[in-house]
Amino acid sequence: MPQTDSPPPYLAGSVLVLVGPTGVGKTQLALALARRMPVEIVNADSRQVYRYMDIGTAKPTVAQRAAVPHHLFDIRDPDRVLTVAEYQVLAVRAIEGTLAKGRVPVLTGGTPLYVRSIVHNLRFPRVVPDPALRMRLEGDLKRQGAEGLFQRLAELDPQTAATTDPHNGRRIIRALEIFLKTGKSKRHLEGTRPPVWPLYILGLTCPRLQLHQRVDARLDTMMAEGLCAETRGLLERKYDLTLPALQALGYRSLIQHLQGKISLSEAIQQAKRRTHRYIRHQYTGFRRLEEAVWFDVSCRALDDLAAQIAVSWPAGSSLDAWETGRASAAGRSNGA
RNA sequence: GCCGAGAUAGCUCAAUUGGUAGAGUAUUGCACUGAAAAUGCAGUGGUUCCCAGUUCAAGUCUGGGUCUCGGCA
Repeated sequence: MPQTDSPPPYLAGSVLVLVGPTGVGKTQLALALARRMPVEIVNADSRQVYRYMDIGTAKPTVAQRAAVPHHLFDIRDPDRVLTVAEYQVLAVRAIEGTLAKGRVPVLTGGTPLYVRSIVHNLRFPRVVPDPALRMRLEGDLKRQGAEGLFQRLAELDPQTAATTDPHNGRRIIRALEIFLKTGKSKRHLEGTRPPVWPLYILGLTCPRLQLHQRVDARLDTMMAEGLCAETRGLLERKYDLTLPALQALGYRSLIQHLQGKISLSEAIQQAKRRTHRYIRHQYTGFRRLEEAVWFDVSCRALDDLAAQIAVSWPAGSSLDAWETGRASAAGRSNGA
């Protein structure tokens, strides 16, 4: 990954996209930026969109969200699944709204696909998931295995089959779903488009071992802050345990513990391991953002980085009013 | 102290009559467009506790040593 010491020049009306693995300090940097620039934070995290999941998803606190406008946090109950395609619509709306106010949208979050839905402006096949159909195909998958389902896809939609992993049941099911609903190939219903706004993509990184230590310590803190009670609260709401929200890191392991399947220490250990795996997964996702510039947070204070970004944000943009207002305010106080 | 069991990948453990040491997990990477904190694929990693012996060939058999666990004193 290319790393730099200073951000490149900006374009007016840019969206600042802030990516990186969990626990690297994205939220912290976004808040530091908010102290220096008129930003509004747009969530790009597939779990922080759900209510009642605050501690375990490391959601910004209520106080933090009161101090800076935040979008797309707590927008769904855990049993109302948010899909990427829905997310994309909401995120575009939030970004447009922020730009219209002359403020800077900061898209920040750890879900690579959500970020890519904006950065690569993905075109999604307009086929709403059909739970009944998926359940039927799941049954077929169990009976005949991935190979059997893949065979079927290869006959119906050979073009999509050619680029689909024959072992990945979930991807095969989605491809079949699209073909069975539309009669068209998934390959032809999707694509990337240039982004709608100028983007400045900033990646935060950190040596792996150090990152692991940070997220391990963070999980211990979460436990001390009541992650177990929060998980119990979700169980008491009687949600279907297969919901994506309840598969979230930490919650998933603690649910197993609360059901008596594993010990508490096993659950914690498992949650930590899974978080490490997730970090790996996030990196492979974010490496697909070729325009990103990466900053190593172990070499550099987040606050300094925020200061540098704020100073170099473009003149001639709608930020001018804010910048000059701030300068004249400083001038007044100096003169007094 | 005596008796028994054991020591193999970072961890937990497999390995037929002696015949190129494997799996899960960890770790690293990759794929993945309406489930993405999901799903799938792959790579790295070994002085088989140590020493000696038997044998064409030892994780495996023999002897000695070290350490661990359990039982008995």
